[in-house]
Amino acid sequence: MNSLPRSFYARDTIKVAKELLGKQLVRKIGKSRISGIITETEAYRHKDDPASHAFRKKTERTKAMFEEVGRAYVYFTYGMHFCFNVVAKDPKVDAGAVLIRAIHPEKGIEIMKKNRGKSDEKSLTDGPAKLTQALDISKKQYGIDLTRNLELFITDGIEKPQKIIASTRIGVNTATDNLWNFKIFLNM
DNA sequence: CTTGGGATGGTCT
DNA sequence: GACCATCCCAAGG
Repeated sequence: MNSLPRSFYARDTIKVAKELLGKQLVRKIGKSRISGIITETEAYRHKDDPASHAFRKKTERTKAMFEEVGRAYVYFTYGMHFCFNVVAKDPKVDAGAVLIRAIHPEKGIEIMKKNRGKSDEKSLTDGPAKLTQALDISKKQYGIDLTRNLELFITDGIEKPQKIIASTRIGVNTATDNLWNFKIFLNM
């Protein structure tokens, strides 16, 4: 299983957000491996998107959104949580990223439970801050390259999902006409 | 099952 | 000095 190529991320952020659904997110920690299928994403763009961290200007915190696609943008929020994004944007645009909001756990479930301090499998990775906790993602992963099969990367997962649900983005109160939250339901 | 409040700190105004 | 792309638990139906 090889990582998705850089070119996958060098397209419109919304298109990438949709196509990331059903892909596999892999986290390697030492000899162990954690993985899951991406089930919910959100697109955040640039000047046309007031809800985006990149809307105002490039800062120390948000600089990753303006830099190379296919890398991680991790930020800290609500005083206790990290959120994991993948930088993705059309080459014509200056900034953009896809927030990974939820995954369906596959491998390494015991490690995730340990990292979370919880044993309820249903709620291991069904929120943006939960999945970073389960996969042990923090500021240390800021800017790392997701196309190189190293500690964190994304590969092909399941077949292309049939039905994608588009909604308004969670916790965002501007640009509510933009249905840029995307999710799938795995039939299992 | 749903609801409400508390925890907690980096970042920008 | 307020804002947040949040989560968790306890309490109430």
